[in-house]
Amino acid sequence: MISLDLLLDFGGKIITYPKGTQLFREGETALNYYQVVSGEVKMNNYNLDGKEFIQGIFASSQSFGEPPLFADVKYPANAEALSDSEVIQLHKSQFLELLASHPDVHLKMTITLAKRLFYKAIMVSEISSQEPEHRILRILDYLKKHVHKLEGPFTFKVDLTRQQIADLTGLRVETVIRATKSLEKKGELKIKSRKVYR
Amino acid sequence: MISLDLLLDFGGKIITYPKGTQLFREGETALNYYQVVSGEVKMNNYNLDGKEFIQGIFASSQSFGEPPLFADVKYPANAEALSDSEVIQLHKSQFLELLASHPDVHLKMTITLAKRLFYKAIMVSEISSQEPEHRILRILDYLKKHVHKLEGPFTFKVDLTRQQIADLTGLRVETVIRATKSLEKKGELKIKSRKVYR
DNA sequence: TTGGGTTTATGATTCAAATCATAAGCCTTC
DNA sequence: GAAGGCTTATGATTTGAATCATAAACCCAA
Repeated sequence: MISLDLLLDFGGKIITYPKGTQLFREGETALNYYQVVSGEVKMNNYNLDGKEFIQGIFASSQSFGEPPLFADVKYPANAEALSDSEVIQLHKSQFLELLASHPDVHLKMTITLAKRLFYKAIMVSEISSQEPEHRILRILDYLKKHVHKLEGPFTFKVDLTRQQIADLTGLRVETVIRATKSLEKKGELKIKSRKVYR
Repeated sequence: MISLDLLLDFGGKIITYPKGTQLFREGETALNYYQVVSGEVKMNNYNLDGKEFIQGIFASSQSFGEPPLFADVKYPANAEALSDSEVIQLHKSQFLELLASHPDVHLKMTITLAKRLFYKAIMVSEISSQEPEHRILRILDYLKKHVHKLEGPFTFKVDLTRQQIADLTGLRVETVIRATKSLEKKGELKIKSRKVYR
């Protein structure tokens, strides 16, 4: 997260994207740094048979899609506004200038990437493990601890549909529904008026 | 990759690890920057039923295990020497000093993390896709293009056992054996004296 | 060169998640 | 407030990778 003032100083523009708009697509060249001002943006892939995989969901003050700015690769996924969203975007060249002239911001950026890598490392090993209930608990625990910074049992109200949980874990809706019920029975999570608490 | 001279200047030490040695374990606090001088190191997880998942394999001049140095989290995986290996390691504090005083090195580091993130994003979506043959092709293509920088059909001799491919993709050996044979039949890869070429 | 360990190979069987089908609850919005 | 679209729910069936079993090929090391 980079301060809005600084981004505006370097030529950042705030743009509004209605719900459902695509900000960029898998395979495109990265031209901008993006940071959410309001609303929510998801990054996702669709595989051959149309099944969605959600790489991440980004809310206020979070940045996304930076790796290709550094790594000289194409976008590995699409970005789409989950709700009407304001996003500040800054041209790659100006973004790199900003980092060069503000080492502290650069370090913060590196930390952000490192955290994301940590999350992906967990997810990739967990998803490979094949156990639906584990996959679900892991992602919920990650969101609870690292995104929402919550402690204590059932303090985290999961604001995701079963379908979104499925797309984050690579499972199917029905499997998520059955697994969450089973997990509730085991006391691992609570379900109150259809919402999952962890 | 940071130059050896620079690492030594900042107090880096070259340490030899015999094949099979663990450099660090999942859950431990990160204390050092690591870079392979010679040999090979893998990072891996073992899940509950003992199945291995290989996060990555790092060879000469590649660094590994940096994210926790930045992100203030525990290691998400173990590191183990695949062959007798020399590794240069540098204390976290000195590593951070090095980056602070050498912005170009810091940028290179950021690029490394960004590339790894790109790889993980591909793998996590691909692994979630469930199709063994796709998983295998994707990881081979990644290794071919981004690690070994090779072009043209069947120029990449895969120096991995079927078991290692299985551990990288989250599949089982038998499945990898059957899938590679099927892929050979389809002309997607070649098998010469048990070695896979892509 | 022999013997033990790893790697590749292949068939038979099991099993759990995907798929298919159907429906009820709920939540916009027109 | 009715209609239609999401979301959750649940049962029946299919399917393909995991598992189990066994063996051949290869590779070292003693």
